[in-house]
Amino acid sequence: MQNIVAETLKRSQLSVTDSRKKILEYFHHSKGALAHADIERLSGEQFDRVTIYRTLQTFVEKGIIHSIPTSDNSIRYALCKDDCAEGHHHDNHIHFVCDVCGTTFCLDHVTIPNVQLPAGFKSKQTDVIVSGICGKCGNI
Amino acid sequence: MQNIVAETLKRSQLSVTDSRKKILEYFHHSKGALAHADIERLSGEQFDRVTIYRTLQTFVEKGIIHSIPTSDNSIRYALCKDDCAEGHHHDNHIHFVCDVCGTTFCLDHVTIPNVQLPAGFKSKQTDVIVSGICGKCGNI
DNA sequence: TTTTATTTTGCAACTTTGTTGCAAAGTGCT
DNA sequence: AGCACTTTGCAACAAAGTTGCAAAATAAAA
Ligand SMILES: [Mn+2]
Ligand SMILES: [Mn+2]
Ligand SMILES: [Zn+2]
Ligand SMILES: [Zn+2]
Repeated sequence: MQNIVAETLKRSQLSVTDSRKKILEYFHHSKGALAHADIERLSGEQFDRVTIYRTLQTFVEKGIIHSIPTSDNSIRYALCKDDCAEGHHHDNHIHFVCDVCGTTFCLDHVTIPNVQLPAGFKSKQTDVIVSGICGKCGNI
Repeated sequence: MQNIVAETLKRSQLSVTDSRKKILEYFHHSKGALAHADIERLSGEQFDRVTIYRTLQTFVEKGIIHSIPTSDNSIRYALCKDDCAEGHHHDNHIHFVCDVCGTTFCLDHVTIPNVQLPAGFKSKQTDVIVSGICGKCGNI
């Protein structure tokens, strides 16, 4: 795990620092997406709030994580797949937010539906956020 | 216009006040969705910031406007259709954000695609936000 | 390994955004 | 007009995010 994390950073031409390693590990260990507040909670007093902001921003720019829009106006982040690179994301998947446990999942194997836009409108990106009950919470 | 605005408020059992009338008019006059900041700008020093927050919240609760999640983490609001009521929204339409002019449109006549979720997942709501170039900005 | 150059971090100070309690003003009703 | 009730504006606060800069850490060079 230490290895894959350090290698990801190097591949993105980022210096390998404690905060970056730790924050990236949080993403690898987490089932769902993480918000700034989650990381702050997970890391305790270990890093400054500002460092977390800057690290997340850097990771997004480098194509290591992507941000997920949610209806409650709190940005969450999740790991990108390998085909994302600096300044160029290819995260063509939908997101599912569980109303019960609050987890945000990236559903990589669900194809994004093709929406029919009015004449003259050109689509560049389609974000789909489905909310409901996830697999675990439904089986309780 | 004054009439339709006042009647909407009365139908929702809201007292008709200057701020509510004015803010509701902004929505009727606007092509796209409005954020809190837009209304603050439009109204100048006319109302307190807090009043705008509370008015938007009340309008959402009463089913007069609905909120639209955006990827830049700024909530925008747009008028609901007639079938929304207190505590119960029926805004089954997709949203389009123009990358050029920034306008957020409600596309009422585009049907929401049915996404195929993994086994065990149950969908309650589907938000679709398409971004790209709108009709006007494409024809320049 | 030590030195040097570059990058990153933490701190402080600040801005922006959103919330809450409460008295004053406004609205609806008789 | 008078009264009950709701809404507004203000102030004070809390939370979220940004910026500049010196100190610390990392990477590259010697
Ligand atoms: Mn994702
Ligand atoms: Mn809409
Ligand atoms: Zn769940
Ligand atoms: Zn446009």
